[in-house]
Amino acid sequence: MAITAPPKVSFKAQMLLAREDAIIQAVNRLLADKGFEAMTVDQVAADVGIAKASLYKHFPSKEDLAAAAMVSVMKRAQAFLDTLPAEAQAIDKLRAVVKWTMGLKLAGEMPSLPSQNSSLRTTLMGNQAYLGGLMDVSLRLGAWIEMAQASGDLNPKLPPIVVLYTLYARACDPVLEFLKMSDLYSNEDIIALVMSTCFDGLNARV
Amino acid sequence: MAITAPPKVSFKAQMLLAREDAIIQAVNRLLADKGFEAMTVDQVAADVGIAKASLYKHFPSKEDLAAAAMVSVMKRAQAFLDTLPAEAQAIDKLRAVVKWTMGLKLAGEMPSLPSQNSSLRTTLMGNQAYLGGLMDVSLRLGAWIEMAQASGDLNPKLPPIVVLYTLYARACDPVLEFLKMSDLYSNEDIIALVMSTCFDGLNARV
DNA sequence: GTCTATAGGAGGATAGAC
DNA sequence: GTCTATCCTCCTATAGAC
Repeated sequence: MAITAPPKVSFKAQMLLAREDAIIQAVNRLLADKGFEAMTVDQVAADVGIAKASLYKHFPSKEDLAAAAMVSVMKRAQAFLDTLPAEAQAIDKLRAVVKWTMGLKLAGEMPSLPSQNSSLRTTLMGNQAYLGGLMDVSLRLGAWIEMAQASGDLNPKLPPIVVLYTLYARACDPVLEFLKMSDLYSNEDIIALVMSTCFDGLNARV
Repeated sequence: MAITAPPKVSFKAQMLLAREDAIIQAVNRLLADKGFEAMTVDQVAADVGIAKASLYKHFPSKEDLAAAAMVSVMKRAQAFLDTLPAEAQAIDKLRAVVKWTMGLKLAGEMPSLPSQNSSLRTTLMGNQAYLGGLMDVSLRLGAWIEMAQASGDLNPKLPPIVVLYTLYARACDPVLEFLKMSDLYSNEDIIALVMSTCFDGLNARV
């Protein structure tokens, strides 16, 4: 391909991408709402407004549907990381990411996957787009974690991997759902409370 | 029943109870290993070593099987609470409970339920034994939480319900599994690390 | 690429003999 | 109460016309 055609994106191709985007959004909603196993392909098709067989022309399996949704949120996360000012303190960037993640979950836009091994894990572990995104995000967060530890903001005794996992876990923290169900607090209150328990801990600070 | 027969427990009845206990243990293991939706009744039957139809003579549905397992762990939790010395500090009792819970999870004995609404939630919400146990545990933990806040151990600004949910959430914390999978730490190390992030938080303490 | 219709199979639950 | 054999529903995935 020494000479390539101009990158013309035909109207048809745009429609295709738009449809795939609609599919991914529907999958994302359903995954956030019911989880992978309870989500059925029929529901996805009905939600998008196309026939189930048409879905399988776009994605070869239910697992690939979910994987596409995961790639999508990973891209959103990367885009969010890009918006954070480079000159900001590492700890502030980390806090912003966690807040953003919890906001996504409270808004019903954070897909929830089975934590146990399953067919989905296999598909996900073979998805380069997902793995690449996850790796990129982890490396950037990891660097900020070490910077925040060096500057005395984060506890330097905690292995960075533990901090990273603890931050990731806020994306599927049942405390968020329970507090939301209790109807005692607004979403902002819930985020503030969980931010406090996460970063400050449960113990009193002297 | 003014005059009751002596509480003789026949041999047959003991065998029955023993079998039901074996069923519950198998369910417990499978729930901890794969979760409710991925657990199949056939696996339970195979694990116990009886026919599936026999299972349904003991428990009317898959949901009731899981509910029985939940009642069982709730009873274990109540029994553990009973072992804590009454004169101990509230904060120490809370810490002991969380450690015990995480040990159970790392040992593969903590059943994991779908966090989303499902048929299981409905069954569980109609199970008086489960609800009663949950209420009892919550009240006892709630009292300790308020005591620990009053004595300056726990952050008094956190609503007790938030503390309670945060402690409960350690029973299904994915950080435990991830750290275990990473094979970097022993179970004791993992518990110590998560205890630290839970009670001390991620921030450095001055 | 979209549809209708259906194959194929997994899994929860039950019938009926013993 | 335990078994074998079976029912029946739901769901993933595909065939084949247009």
